[in-house]
Amino acid sequence: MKRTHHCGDIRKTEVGQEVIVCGWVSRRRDHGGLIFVDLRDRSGYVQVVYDEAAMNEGTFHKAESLRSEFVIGVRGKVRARSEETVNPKMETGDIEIVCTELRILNKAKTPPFYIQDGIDVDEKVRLKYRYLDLRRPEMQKNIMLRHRVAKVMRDYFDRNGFLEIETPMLCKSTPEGARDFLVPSRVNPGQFYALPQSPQIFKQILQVAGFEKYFQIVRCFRDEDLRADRQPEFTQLDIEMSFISQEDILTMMEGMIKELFQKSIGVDVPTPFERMDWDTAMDKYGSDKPDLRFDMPLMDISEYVKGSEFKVFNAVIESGGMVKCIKVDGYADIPRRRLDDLVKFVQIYGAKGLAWIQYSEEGIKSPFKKFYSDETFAKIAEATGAKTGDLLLVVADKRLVVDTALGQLRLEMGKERGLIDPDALRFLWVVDFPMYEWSDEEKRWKAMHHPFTAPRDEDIEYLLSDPGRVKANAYDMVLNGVEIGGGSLRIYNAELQEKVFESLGLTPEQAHQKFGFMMDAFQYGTPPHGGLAFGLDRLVMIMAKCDSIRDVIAFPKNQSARDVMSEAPSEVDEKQLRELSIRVSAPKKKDKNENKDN
RNA sequence: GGCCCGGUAGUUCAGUCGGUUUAGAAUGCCGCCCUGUCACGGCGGAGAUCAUGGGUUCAAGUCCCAUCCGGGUCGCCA
Repeated sequence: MKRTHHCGDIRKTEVGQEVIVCGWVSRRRDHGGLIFVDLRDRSGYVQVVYDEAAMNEGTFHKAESLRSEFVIGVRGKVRARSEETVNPKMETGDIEIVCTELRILNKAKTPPFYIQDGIDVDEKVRLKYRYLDLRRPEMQKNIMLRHRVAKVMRDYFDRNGFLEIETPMLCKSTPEGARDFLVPSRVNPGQFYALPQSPQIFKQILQVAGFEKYFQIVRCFRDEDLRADRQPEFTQLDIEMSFISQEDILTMMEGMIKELFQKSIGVDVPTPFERMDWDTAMDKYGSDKPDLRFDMPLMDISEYVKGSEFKVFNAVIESGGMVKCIKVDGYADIPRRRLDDLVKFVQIYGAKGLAWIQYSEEGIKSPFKKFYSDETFAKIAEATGAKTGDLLLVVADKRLVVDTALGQLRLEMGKERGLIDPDALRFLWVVDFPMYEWSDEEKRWKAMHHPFTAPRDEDIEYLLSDPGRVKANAYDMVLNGVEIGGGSLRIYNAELQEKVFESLGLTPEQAHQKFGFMMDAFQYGTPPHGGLAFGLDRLVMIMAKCDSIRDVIAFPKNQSARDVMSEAPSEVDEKQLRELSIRVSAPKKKDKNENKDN
C-alpha cells in the first residue's frame, strides 16, 4: 500500500481518482452506519468516509475500532462533497475520500493532550511528550519555517561568495563572557574542553587563513540561567568577512534579511534600516534594543523640577542624576492601585520609586504637587506635550537607573495601552556601542561586546586612561525590541589586541595563555575583517509570532536546563567518572521522577 | 541566589470565612444507540496520594512552616 498523495494537498482536481493516503487519526465522528475520520499528515487534513452500506463489512468493522492518533493507510476514491456538506474551514473541505481499504499501521495510546493548535496545557506536559507536541500543526509549521529560514540563508550566502565552514565543538576555555560548558578529556586526565560560546576566534582565524567570506549555522553553548528567549544551547548564523567596511557588512545583512522575510514568510522589508547610535537609544528609549513599534520617548525634565523644596528630586540632581519621564496618552485616570503596582515594577530595575503627574479633567494630581507652582506643571506639560487626560510617569535617579527603569516601564505601558501593532516589523541598527562597561561585581572594565572588537580609531588613545569614553565599531540588529544579531569590526593588529587585553585587566601572560594562538596568528598577515552573528532561534521566534524560542526549537530544555523528555542531565556510572579522573562532590540526587507519572 | 505567580480526575479549571460534599464541572476516556458530520449528537459509566513532608485545630484541598516541581523575571547572559 504505497502512498500516492498527502492529505492536505488533495483538491477538486483529484475528484474521481483513486488515492492512497497515510497519517494519524485526528478526529473520528461515528454516526453508527457512517463514520468520518479527519486524517492528518504533515501537509494537513482530509476527511475520510466509511459508509456501512457501501463497503465490505470487515473494513467497516475496522473503521469502528479507530481511535485518536492511530496510524492508518487508506485507499479510496476522491469524491466532491455535496454543496451542503462542504466545509469551508478546511483546505480540503471541498472533497472527501470514500474508503475502500483500510490498514491500521499502528494503534496508539490516548494522548495526554489534544493534538491540535491553540491548546492550553502546562508546558512540562508538552515537553515530556514532545513527540506529540511536535505533531501539532502549529509546531510543525514552526519547525518547517525554521528549515526554510536556514535554507534561504545558505542560498543567499552561497550566492554572495560565502563558504560554510565548520568549526570545533571541543574548544579551549576562554575567560571573559559567559560561563563555559566543560567537557572532560579522557586521554588528558584533569583537562577540559569547553563547548563554544560562539565560533568567534575560529572565524577570525579563518580570515587570517584567507577564506575572506565565511558563514556557518552553528550551535553555541552558554551555561547561564535560562529565559523565554535564552537556552543553554542555541543556534547562530555566524558570519565573518575580510577587506570590508562596517557599511559593507550592514548592507550585506540587510540584503539577507530582506530576502529571508520575502522568501520564508512573504513579507517585504524595506531597506536600508534605520540607524541609531547607542547613546541616543539609551537616552530616548532607555534600552540598547529599542522597540520602535510605538513611540513614547523618555524625556528629561530635570531643569523644570530642580531647586525646589522637593528633596527627592534635588538630591538626585545635585548628585549628578536626572529626572526623566514618559508620557502615557489618555491615561490620567489610571487607577491608584495600578500606580502602586508600577512603583513596585520600577523597583525591580533599581529605581527607588516612581512619581507621576496626572493631567486630569479635575486638575493636576501628583505626589509632589505641593512643592511646585501651577506654572511649573504648565511648563512641564508644554515641554512634554502633555494634554489634559495624559499621564506622566517620572523616575529620578542616576542616569543608568532612570533609563533602564523608564525603558522597561515604557514597554509595559506600550503593552498595557495596546500601542503595539502585532504585525509590525521594525528593524533598527544600533551603532557606536561603548567599548567597555563597568562591572561593579568584579570592579573592572569588561568588554561590552567581546575583547576582539575594534575601538574607534579616534578613541584608541583613551583605552587605558579613560575606558568609559571609548566607543567601538560595534553594531546590533534589533527587531521589535529584540536583539536579533550583533557584531563588530575586529582588531587585526597584535599590539592593539594586547593593549585591549591589558585594559581588561589581563596580564600579558594571561592573555598569552588564553589567546596566544590567536595573537600568534595575527602576526602572519591578518586582513582587516569584521562580521556578526544572528540568533537564529530568536529570529524564527519573531517570524513565527511566538513568545518563546522553545516553540521554535524541536527539543528545548526547561527553565532548569533539563530535557524533561530524555531526562538529561543525569548521573553517570562510577566507571565513566573513573575513566575521566573525575570525583563528584555534589550530594546524590534522588530520581526526580520516581514519584511522578506511570 | 533574590522576587512574583502556580501545582486539585488524562487535560483545563471551580472549590467562599477551615465545617451540609460522598471534592464538583467541562473536555477526554470506556460502553450502548445513531447514515452527512466536521468541536457531530443522545443515554449510561469509570476516573482524584487535592505536589511531598511536618505543624496548628474537635475538624485542613482550604491556615502555618519546610521541601520538590513548573513558568515569568532581576542578577547573570563577552
